[in-house]
Amino acid sequence: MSETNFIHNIIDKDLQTQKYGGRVYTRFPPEPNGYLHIGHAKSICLNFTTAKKYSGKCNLRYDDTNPVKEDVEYVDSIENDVKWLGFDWEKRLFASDYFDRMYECAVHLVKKGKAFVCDLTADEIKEYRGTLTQPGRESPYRDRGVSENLQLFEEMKAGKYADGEKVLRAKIDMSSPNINMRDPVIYRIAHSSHHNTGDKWCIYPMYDYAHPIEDAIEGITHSICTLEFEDHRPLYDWTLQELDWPTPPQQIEFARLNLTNTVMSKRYLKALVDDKKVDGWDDPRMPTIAGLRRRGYTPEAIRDFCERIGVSKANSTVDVGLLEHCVREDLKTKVPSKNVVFDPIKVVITNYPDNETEEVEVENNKEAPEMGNRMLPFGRELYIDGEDFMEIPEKKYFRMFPGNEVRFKGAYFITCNEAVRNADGQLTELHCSYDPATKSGSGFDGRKVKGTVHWVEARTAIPVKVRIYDYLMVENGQGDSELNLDSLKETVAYAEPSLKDAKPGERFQFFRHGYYIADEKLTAGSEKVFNQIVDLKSSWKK
RNA sequence: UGGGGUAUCGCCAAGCGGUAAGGCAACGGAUUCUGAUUCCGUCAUGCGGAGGUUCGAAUCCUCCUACCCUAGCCA
Repeated sequence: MSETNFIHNIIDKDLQTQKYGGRVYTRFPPEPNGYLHIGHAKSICLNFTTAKKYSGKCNLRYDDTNPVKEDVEYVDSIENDVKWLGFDWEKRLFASDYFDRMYECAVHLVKKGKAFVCDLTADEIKEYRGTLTQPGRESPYRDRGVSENLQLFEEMKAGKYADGEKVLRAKIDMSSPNINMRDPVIYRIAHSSHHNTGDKWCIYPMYDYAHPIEDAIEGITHSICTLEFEDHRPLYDWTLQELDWPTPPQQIEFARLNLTNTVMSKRYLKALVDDKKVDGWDDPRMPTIAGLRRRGYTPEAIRDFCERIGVSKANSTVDVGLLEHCVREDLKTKVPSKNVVFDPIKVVITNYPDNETEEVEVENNKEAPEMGNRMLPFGRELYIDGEDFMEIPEKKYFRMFPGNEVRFKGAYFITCNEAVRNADGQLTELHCSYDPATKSGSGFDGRKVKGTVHWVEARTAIPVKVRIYDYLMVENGQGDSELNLDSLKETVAYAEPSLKDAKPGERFQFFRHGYYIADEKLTAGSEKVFNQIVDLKSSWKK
């Protein structure tokens, strides 16, 4: 995290007062009901780096208290994603492993007269709860005796009742202005098999009741969650207090991440997957960790991003441009640059000997000289990028146009002499000439050119498939965002021969075009498919 | 309408009574065999508004306004 944030301030005070004897223990508690996304990454980074900052520990805990929504399939993906982000947990735990303990605690509350079995239906409970402005009414079952409650609760556990027939409720205050305190349900019946505990249980604890106990059992000191749980904190505290927990953990809330042009709702993301609008949870357009990974984002970039956005309690929407800045920054000195030509235009160097080629030397990464150089075949016929030629140049355009001389990266100064068209008026090729004296590396400084153009040699170039992404969500001009169904464009480009050896997952800078990664699913054998990670910033707009 | 929160540059965000950090974006200009990178420079007499306390307020007090969360047997 950035130097410091409000959570650090709280921890610093706790350290001073010896509230937890100098300990700092956090946890990342996802429910295994879906894939992790960039928003989770913020929480992951926050929890793990906070623990590290204070030489504390952080658990990865699955908050799996609702069997009907959870699946073992998600457990592995979550673990994999957290690891990939670069974090290692103190313990990998399941809230469901505490079900026995939670049950005992519930019995304890019943015995204290702080919980009761309620026979009201869900609708009735809702009706009794009151509204935001009106207090609730007490359940007619609220004053059942302890022994009756004990027996009923045990029968619930034993499977005597159907789903929804009974619940265990905390006995707090039906007139509380905080609706969460109006005798909240803490156990419900669900005859559903659980991914971890199987059919051992048919009653399951509710989040508000379970979470504080999970934290307390693990010795968590600072339970960091998102803003919407602020109203639940009194219940969190109530639970631990009634259980007489010594030095209970404290819940601290922060604002969840929102990103411009990005869908962050798990429900919406799942719909995109289910409706086949995207390839799956790891579609490179998805803001999931899996999607970002396949898209080519690095863990370093994501961690850097999470550090830069900071942590506060103010609802905010971070510009996705910052995320993009972070990958560019990370990839800048890490990946080699390659000549790849989009929308190719054939170039014939008319004064270059036919049937002859030579090798020219180019840097692998100008920002990282230690990456060395490589040789590129150069010959009479080449391809250049479609956007590197303009028959009638706009002002300030200094790439190829008739009569202009430019530098072919790593090779020679080339002058465009003629744009050749066929009978239909279609541009077929450019006739150019080169100046042998201007060879790259020769030290020639007789004159200068304003433009440098990249190219590939025609006979040795290889076709590659390139996938360029736009945002999944776009502004519709009315201040709202809507789904962008044209967010993927595929095109075939010509690449220098070395890209033949690109391995799935390998990243490159396509000269002047941005950063790309060989798709780990689509790249196989000679067929190379590249995902655009992010483009290069450019001050020149065509 | 109850309760709980939040308001500092276009977007994030420090600041915790001593006279507005930083990042992203933007805009100038220099260098450049990527119009990239790098580099220099510009970018809040102002901290949601109005009062008040103080020698001094983004920071304290009062009132007001806007927005977010909240009435699951979800988490």
